[in-house]
Amino acid sequence: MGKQATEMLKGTLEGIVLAILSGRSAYGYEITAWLRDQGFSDIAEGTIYALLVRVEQRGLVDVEKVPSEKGPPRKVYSLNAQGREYLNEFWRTWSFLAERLEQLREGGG
Amino acid sequence: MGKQATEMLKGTLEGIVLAILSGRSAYGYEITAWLRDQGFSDIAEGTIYALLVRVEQRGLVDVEKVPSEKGPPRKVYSLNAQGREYLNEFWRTWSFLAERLEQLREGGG
DNA sequence: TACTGGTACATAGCAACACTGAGTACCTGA
DNA sequence: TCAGGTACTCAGTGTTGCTATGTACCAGTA
Repeated sequence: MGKQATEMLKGTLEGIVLAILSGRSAYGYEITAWLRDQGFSDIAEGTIYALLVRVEQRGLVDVEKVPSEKGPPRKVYSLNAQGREYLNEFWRTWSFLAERLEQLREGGG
Repeated sequence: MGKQATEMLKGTLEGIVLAILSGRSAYGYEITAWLRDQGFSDIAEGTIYALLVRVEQRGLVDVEKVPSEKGPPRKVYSLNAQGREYLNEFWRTWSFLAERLEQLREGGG
């Protein structure tokens, strides 16, 4: 992934994280590791933590502190009702964008 | 399109405009009008002009000033070789992102 | 004991980008 | 003369992801 990805991730990364949380609860370190596993090799740890703070402040997720066997306590996030609504809106916006881009790619402009 | 679109467009809008230019030459006002026609209702004129200045400075497009019958002269942009290369890279990054998101949407996380 | 390394989170400063809002300039038609 | 469509420009703002650094907990090992 190159420099273009950095800008393209803006706005999208938030949706990605919320989509992950829609399937199961997770904590920051876990999400970062999962993303890297999926090929998002350049995603910085700090980015995910900052993102999680933002979505928490907006009331899209619930948080629970859970002790870990291997280090400091984990902050486990789960998507709440408001977050699900926001995620639906995200998918609508994404679909719109993806459709337009697919048309552009096929039509060549 | 809501507020989420603003952030999601970052990085993507550039690819969209370059994709348009890969099919045919165009000028700013025309591109803005076309995008609005395609449903990108909130895209500000200033945004497109600023974007065009950026891609020009990076050497991705060639510019030609053409007189208009209806107003000030048009700055007609066309994609050059370097721009095509950059656009290919854009499509690769986009494909990567789109695949991951499609998986997430289906899998639910 | 001291040190390394994995786990887990936090944050200040930076760069890039889209938006807002205002402005300039050309031309036509009422 | 003035409104309105065409066409481009630019300063200032907010959001976002990245960089770099720091804190803290724990296990294994030399």
